[in-house]
Parts: sequence; structure tokens; C-alpha cells
Amino acid sequence: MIAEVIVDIAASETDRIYDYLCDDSVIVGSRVRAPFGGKTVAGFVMRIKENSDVPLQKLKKVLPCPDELPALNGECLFLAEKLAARYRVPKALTLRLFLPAEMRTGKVRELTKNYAELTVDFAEIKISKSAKNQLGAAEYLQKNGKTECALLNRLFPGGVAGLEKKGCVKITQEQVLRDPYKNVETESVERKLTPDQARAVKTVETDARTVQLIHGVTGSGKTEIYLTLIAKCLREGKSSIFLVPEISLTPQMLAQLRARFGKNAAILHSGLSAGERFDEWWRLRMGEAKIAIGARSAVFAPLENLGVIIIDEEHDSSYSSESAPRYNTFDVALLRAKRNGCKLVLGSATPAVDTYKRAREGEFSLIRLEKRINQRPLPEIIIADMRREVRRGNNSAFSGALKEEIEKCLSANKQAILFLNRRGYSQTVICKECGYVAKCEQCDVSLTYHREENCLKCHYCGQKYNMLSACPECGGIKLSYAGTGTQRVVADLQKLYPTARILRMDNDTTSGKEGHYKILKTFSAHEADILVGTQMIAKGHDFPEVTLVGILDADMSLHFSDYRSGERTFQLLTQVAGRSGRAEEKGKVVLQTFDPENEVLRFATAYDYEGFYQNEISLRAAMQFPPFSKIVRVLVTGEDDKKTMEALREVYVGLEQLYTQNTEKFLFFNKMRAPIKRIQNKFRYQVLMRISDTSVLPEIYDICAEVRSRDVLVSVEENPANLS
DNA sequence: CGCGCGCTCGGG
DNA sequence: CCGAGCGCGCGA
Repeated sequence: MIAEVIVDIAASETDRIYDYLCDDSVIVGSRVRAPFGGKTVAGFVMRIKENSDVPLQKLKKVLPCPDELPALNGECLFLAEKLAARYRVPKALTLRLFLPAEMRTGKVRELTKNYAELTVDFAEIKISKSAKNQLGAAEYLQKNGKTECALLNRLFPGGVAGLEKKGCVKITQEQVLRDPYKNVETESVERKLTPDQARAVKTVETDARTVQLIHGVTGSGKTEIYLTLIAKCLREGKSSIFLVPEISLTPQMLAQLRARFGKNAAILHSGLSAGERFDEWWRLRMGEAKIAIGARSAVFAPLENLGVIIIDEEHDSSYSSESAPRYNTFDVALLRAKRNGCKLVLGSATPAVDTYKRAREGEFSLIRLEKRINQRPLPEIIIADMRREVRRGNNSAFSGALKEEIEKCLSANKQAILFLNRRGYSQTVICKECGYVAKCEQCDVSLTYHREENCLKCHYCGQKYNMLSACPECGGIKLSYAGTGTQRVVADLQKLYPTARILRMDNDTTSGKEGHYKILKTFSAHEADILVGTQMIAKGHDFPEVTLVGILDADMSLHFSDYRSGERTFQLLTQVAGRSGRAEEKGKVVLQTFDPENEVLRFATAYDYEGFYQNEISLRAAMQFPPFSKIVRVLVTGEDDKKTMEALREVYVGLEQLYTQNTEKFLFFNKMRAPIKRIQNKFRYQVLMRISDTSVLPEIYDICAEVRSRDVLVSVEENPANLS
């Protein structure tokens, strides 16, 4: 027989079917070892056929991999081919998405344990009187049958070995699965649904449309709806995929899922060890676990007979992959949902504008949850006008209103969270004499001062530099620190409130696997009064003692030259505000801004998503921005500036031709240097387009695939999340 | 004349 | 992706 094989080499030149001879142990979806160009590489069997067009003497034989099952099922193969075609990447790359990385690199093997079993009857074994342990082990085996060697050796050291020498026990190796949550208790905690929740579940089940958007304010109980849907699938013998942003896979969340579903749930996230992830994957593949829970990549979970796919916090940017293949989780999920004839449930308190538009127009079903479960009002948001603060001579990071609230909060022995999306001490170091700004040698960005380590860090490549004692340009020693970061906020706060216990949470304090968890645990145990943090404190955490949230610079994400900045600001503010007043105490939010009249901020403070949406969608329509068009960026990067520029020129020539032939389909077309000219020593150029008709998209991909080379990377980004 | 590196080509 | 094959450039 002949196997059609895709070799596991991520290159367009090798991205085609190679025929190999095989026997009938090799079936469609098998992983094989294939002799290829002098050595043996891994491969995927896409199809099996009787004969080949390739002359027989050229055909080599594939060897099967020792997998127990074909690694990939038909659905995986179908999706991999579809995605490869959609994003113009080698099929090897999309096939890899369906396997745990550990399997490919071969670093992790199945964990095996040895078991002993008697081969002859106990009565026939001759054991000398002194060999007590042999006797004990033999008795134990006679009574209990096959037993783990490790246990026998603990009970009767050396006993099994002696018996084995005599030839009366057989030792066998068996695979065992590592269980990352073996210490977590399992208990069924079915909660009674509120009428709103029950209605939502019913709609998801009965509405004919594939995509169901649940728009529910913070605390409206979306999670319980998801869990009910999953539980129902489980009862019907169907499997489910539950996707969450990476950051919200908190230990509390995992414990809750484990408690509810026990071993039926497999959890795939970056905190697991390689071995654990590998085994969780196998449990799904073998049907032992029917629920896959995880971040973006869990959409590729090896499950069959799907009953539901859920994407929580649907608007979250982590659902778009930022490296090739740049897939979009929603697109993959939709393909799978359609193929399995199941529902795709999206949930958010602040849906993406695009998603919400499609729901309002009837393409998706729209389920609204307007009431909070506990009927508690949302926290009151106070706007602090920072222009007035400056006029009054207050140049600190804290407005009068915020200071007042912090004091109230501290004296009531409650907790506060201060949010600032900028880590480090100061954003830049500027020479007051000549205006010199410290910059990274490998990237075209200014360096951030970190006071704790007394160094300058590049937030794009991580490079560290010694702190300057004088300006390298003019020798001046008057250096100023511009742009407050979290470190400085903590330092200033400590000066204002010497007795307050302050914690900081950002990329610099959360190193290590458990970094996040430790800080959150300390804070939630009320071992600190104020938590200062970046973006990462915004999500999912539930601190009942927090009654105050301060948003130090609400404008920060607003003035990015990006069509989505309004949307992102609204989402972020809503999320951060939701951290305040989770228990009995009513919460407060102080939002500091230099632009208090800004409409996005107005809608956010009123918790008015609908108003925000109406405003935003009419702006987008007027400007012809997405979802009324599509922004496409072709990014050309490479270490050699000349070669990179040459590649850009080539791409541009091709795209320009496409543009002139289809002018009516383009709203904008231009080539330029990328806003950040260099990152990690790679020069960056881009062609920026806005298209009104996606029919030109395949050709854009084709042109870029053509120019891509060994030393220049050409990537196509659709509606990119950031344009740096 | 010899080999060293860079490009092109093919791999079943 | 990676190695084989080959062309041209420089040094003895």
C-alpha cells in the first residue's frame, strides 16, 4: 500500500505530498518516521491509496511511530488542510497545532510503572525461611493479584527481585497518566440556575443559529451557564471545549472546574509541566476526558463528537495568534462547530464591536443578561480631571479625590487596587541639558528605568543596561525621569502612607510558575492593603475586601493611533472597575483622565455598553473602519536592512499591481517603515491597506508567500491587534 | 590548480 | 529544512 505523507518540515518547498510504501499497520492520521533526504523525519499520513504515480524504485518505506492510536483523526486532518490553505502556511505547521509540543520533540515519554504478577501458584513456590520479604511479597500477590512494584518494594524490600530471579513472577510495564490535580478534591456542586440563566441555557439549546453570543454584565453568572451546558453534553456522552484567556486560568478557577467535572476535564495551560500536558492531551485523545479547558490552543483539542464550544471573554486579544500560523480562535472554533453540528457560545460583558454587530444583525443569536446575580449595584465611578489637578499644582500621580478615597479605604481596613498599564519606575530617562533619550541598541524604542535593579530595561527584547550616571551625549548629569510606572507609584504611595502594606504585580514581580498565584494569594488573604498592577490585575480575580479601584491613567490606551483604542479602553475600564465591591460593601472607582469629556470614558463610567456601541459603530461607519472594512498589514522584517528593504519593494510592486487593478476594493494603500523601526535587531517595514472587499485577500497572501525567503519574514495580519 | 563558500536543487 | 552538487573567486 501507499501512504501519502506530509513531512514535518516547516518550509514551503517541502509542503507537498510524498508517497511512501507502507503496510496495513499504517492508517490515515498515523504519525510515521519517514526516510527523507538522507535522514529520517517525522511525517503525517494524510491518505492511503493502492498505487502511486512515482516510479516504484524511488519509493521508500515508512516506519510507524509507536503511538497507540492514530495521532490525528479525520477532523484534525481536514482542519489542518483548511487552515494551511487559508493562511498560506506549510501544512506541517498547521498539523503541529493538533499535537502537544512534547510529542513532537520526543522529550516526554509516557510515564510507565512496573507491575508484578505471579506466574505460578503460591503453593508451588519454594522460599527459604530467612527470605521473609519474598514470602510476604508472594503472599500479597497471591491475595491481591497484579501489584505495582514500587508498593511491593516498600512493603517487602527486595522481595519481588528474589521472586523474579526464581522465575515465579512476571514484571510488566504499563503506562500511567500523570495527574496534575490529584490533590484537588472532587465534589459535585450543582447550583440552581436563576431564571435568566435557565433562559440563556434554553436559548443556546433551541436557537437554530450556530453562534450564540451571551452579553452579560460582570457578575451576571455567565460561568454557571457554561458549566451547565458542559454538564448537559457530558450526560449525553458528548464532549466540550471551554476556552478562556490564558490569564484567567487561575488556581481558583481550576479548582472549581475540577470540583465540578473531576477527571472528565482535561486542562491544558502553560503552567503544566511538559509531562502533565502530554498526559492531559492523551486523556482527551483516548476519550477518557471529554472536556478540554484551556487558552487559545485548546481549540485544537483532540476531541470527537463535540456538543459545545465555549469562548469566554470573547473580546480578549489573546484569541488571535501573533505568530505563524496567525489563526483566529473564533474561525477555527466555527469550523469545528459546523462540522460537529454543535453550538459555538461566545460570552462577554463587553463584546468586540464586530461580534456585537453580527449579533444585532441576526447572524448570531444574542442573549442578554442584564441583572447581576446578587442584585448588587455596580461600583460608582468618579472621574478625576487631571488637568485641574495640574493647574492646582498637583504633579503627582494621584488626584485629590483618589487620595481621599485611599485614606477612607485604609482607615476602614479595606483594600484598594491601583491600575496603571506601565511597568518599571519611569518610562524614559531624558537628559535635561540636551534632550538625549536612552534607547535600546537592538530595538527602536526608549528604555524604561527600573529602580529596584537600578538598571534600564527594554520592554520589547528584555535587554538590560546599566543605569547612566551622566548623559552619554553631552556629559550632563541632570537626568529626568519621565512617565510614571508601577514601581514609582509604589514608591510614592509608600511615602504618602508609610504604614500601608503595598504589593506590586506586573511582569517584573511575577517571575516563575507560581509568581502570579503567590501575589494574589497574599493580597486575597488581606496581608496587604494596596495592590498596584498592570493589565494583569484586571481579569477575573475576586477580592471581597476590595472597595476601591483607582485607574491612574485612563487615557493611556485611548490615544493609540489605532481604530480599536476606544473599544479596548472601554473593555479595560469595565473590567478593572469590576474588581471593586465584589462583596457586601459597595465599591468605588476613581478614574483619572486628562480628557474628562471623552465619550468612551463617559459611556464606561455609566456602564453603558449599548451607548458605547452605538457611538462607536457610527464612528466606524463614517470612517470606513472595521467591521465596515478590513485592515490588512503586510509586515516585512529581517536582520539585513538592505535585503529587508528589497523584499519590501518586491512585495510592494506585487501589491501595487493588485491595487491598480482593483482600486475600487481598496480604501487605503501605502507602504512605510513600521512605527517601531527595529525590534530585536530586526528591521521592520510594512504595507498598510484597508480593503472593502475581501476577495483580494487570497492574492495578498499569494504575493507575500512568493517574496518570503530565508532571511526575510513576510507576514500578513488581518485587523492586527497592535500596529507597532 | 585547488578548495571554500554561496546558491540552486531535490527529497518519495 | 538540509545536504549534495556545482560555479566562481582567490591564494600558492
